[in-house]
Amino acid sequence: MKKSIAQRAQQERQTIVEGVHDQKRERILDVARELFFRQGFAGTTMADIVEQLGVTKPYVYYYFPSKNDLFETLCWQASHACLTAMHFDKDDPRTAVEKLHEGLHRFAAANIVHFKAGTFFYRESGVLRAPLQRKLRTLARRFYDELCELLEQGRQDGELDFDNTKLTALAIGSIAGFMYTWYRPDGRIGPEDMVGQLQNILLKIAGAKVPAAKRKGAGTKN
Amino acid sequence: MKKSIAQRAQQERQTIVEGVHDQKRERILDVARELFFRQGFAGTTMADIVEQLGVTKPYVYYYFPSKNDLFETLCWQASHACLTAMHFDKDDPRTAVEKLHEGLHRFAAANIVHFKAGTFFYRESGVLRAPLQRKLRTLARRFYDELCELLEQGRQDGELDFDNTKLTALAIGSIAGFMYTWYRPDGRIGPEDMVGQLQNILLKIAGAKVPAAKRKGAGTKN
DNA sequence: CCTACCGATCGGTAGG
DNA sequence: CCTACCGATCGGTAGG
Repeated sequence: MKKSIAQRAQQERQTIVEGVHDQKRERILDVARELFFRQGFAGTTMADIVEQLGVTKPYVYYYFPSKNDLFETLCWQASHACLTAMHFDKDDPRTAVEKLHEGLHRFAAANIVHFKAGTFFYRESGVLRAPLQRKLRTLARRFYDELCELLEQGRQDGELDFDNTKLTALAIGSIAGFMYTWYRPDGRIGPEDMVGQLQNILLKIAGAKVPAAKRKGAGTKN
Repeated sequence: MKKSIAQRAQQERQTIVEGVHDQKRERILDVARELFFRQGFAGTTMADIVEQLGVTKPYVYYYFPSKNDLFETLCWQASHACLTAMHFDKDDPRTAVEKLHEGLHRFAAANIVHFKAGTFFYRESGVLRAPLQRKLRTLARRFYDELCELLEQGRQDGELDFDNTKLTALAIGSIAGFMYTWYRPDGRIGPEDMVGQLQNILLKIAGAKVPAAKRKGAGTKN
């Protein structure tokens, strides 16, 4: 059944309204992310957020039921992106090291993109309510399980060299997790470059053989 | 001039009083450290602390002028211990790599001992007032400067292998700095063991040649 | 060193 | 009568 012109126009208006709604929601999230990042959850008041936005509190409360939900939304978005980086299809035909290469690249990239909200989970897990905390802990456990599995398989293949598996995985996670203290997008090393450099350091912790082509000055040294 | 018996006794009483004073102060710091670690600065109320201590608020305020001072005392103790680990005398005769070995061991050990308050500086720098923030930033800068110098000298000596110096130093700092999220003293790996394992990972990031004697299964491999 | 409080500021919501 | 808001103020609680 064909839609009438009136119906189409109505639907279009609806889409625009939804777009505006989402835009306003996103702007709130942007401001909140920045403030929570700089001042922490408890150190940021709703008054701070609405002041920065140039709106009133009910404006924000129309889009989010509470300060806590605002924080949890940001936390989930970022942590989900970072912690699913090491996930691969069961029937992915590649070797463990090939998958590790791609996984660590995705992990580094996700942490660069989400470096502000990416560590809310670690820094302020006390703020998160039990359900989200459980979901995130499950996600984190799976991330480390998958990473550990790739590490051990790669070592069996003779492609990796490290001592304690769990500790190696934690060291890899630590570098990404602590990045928020020093990485800035407008710093000396740009985001794209940083992803590659981080990936290399993470691979080094796993004791991966660095491809000759990727070595600095390879072939021209002495 | 000899002290009278009365003077000696007075001095002794004074010493005991000071000892008790310090003990009470330490107990407050212990409880506060634990709570700040678990709940963050703003998430911890003075009521939480006094309840845990079984005292009243004025009791704590007799020993510390403010909640902020309590936090800053803990922060300074821990960060100072961790960030001076890479300091050596100007006329220390050892090679850069020898110093790096010891420095990273000290750094790992300090971070293990102070793992609770060691990251207050990074996690909640917004809480610290300007003077302490400056002192700590200076300390951190010197730590990284000294670390970078050792790294570059070691590389020149042909003993180390890494790409970007600053990023390598930051990666080393990151592992220690993020440790608080996963290290627990009663975990599978004990404190002494953990220091050695951490040190090895940090040396690996710097691209140090691992002494054959330290390699797992060295000499018996194949 | 406690009981009893204070000025201020918090997250969240009322009516229109 | 709906939505998307505003000015004003709520009940509770923070540090001191």
